[in-house]
Amino acid sequence: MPSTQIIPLSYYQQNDTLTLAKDLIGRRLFTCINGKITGGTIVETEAYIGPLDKASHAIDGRRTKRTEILFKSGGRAYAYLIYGLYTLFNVTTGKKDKPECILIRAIKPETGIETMKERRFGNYNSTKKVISDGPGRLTQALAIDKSMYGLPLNSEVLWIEEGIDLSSQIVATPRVGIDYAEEFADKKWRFVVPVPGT
DNA sequence: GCGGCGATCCACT
DNA sequence: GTGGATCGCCGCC
Repeated sequence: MPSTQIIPLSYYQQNDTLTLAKDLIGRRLFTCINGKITGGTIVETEAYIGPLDKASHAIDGRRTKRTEILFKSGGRAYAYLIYGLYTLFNVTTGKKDKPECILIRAIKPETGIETMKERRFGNYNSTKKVISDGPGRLTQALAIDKSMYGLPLNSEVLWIEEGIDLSSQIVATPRVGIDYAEEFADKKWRFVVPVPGT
């Protein structure tokens, strides 16, 4: 359905990843699975800047089957399983051989809300719970899983549109769940817009 | 309201 | 064999 609003892959390959992590706030992420379009506005991101970043899977240039996609040019999906339960969704960034990416941690649900509720809670009674606030919840709501590993972000099933400017509301904080990353645990590489109802 | 913990997979040591 | 870029539930304050 998309059209001119889709962000071209070249966008992800320029600038630096910290700038892009902030710039992605306010843009709109969509999936189309089995004919059902779901999506919303990105309100929380985190930057992972390998090989220096001790929180990155590509620390020290670590290159494995899992991280391989990070070494290609930016604009693709890096989806992987964590804790044996949840899929986390990242956008790869930068040029070839620059293993950088941005974790998408939350969206404000806007399109296909009923479908997202079904995926998260089943067919009943879900009024109190958040839909896509948190990286594991987000992938469940949008039905993103490891099969999307490597998909370009302008594809028929997964894409990002231009969205709106929320830059004045962005707060920078330390990233979540990476206490082990020593000096990198304190870097304010998480960007979030405080919004209710995600 | 908040802290602790179990669930459950797989890439990497 | 280990431990994680998490979540939701349960128990207690």
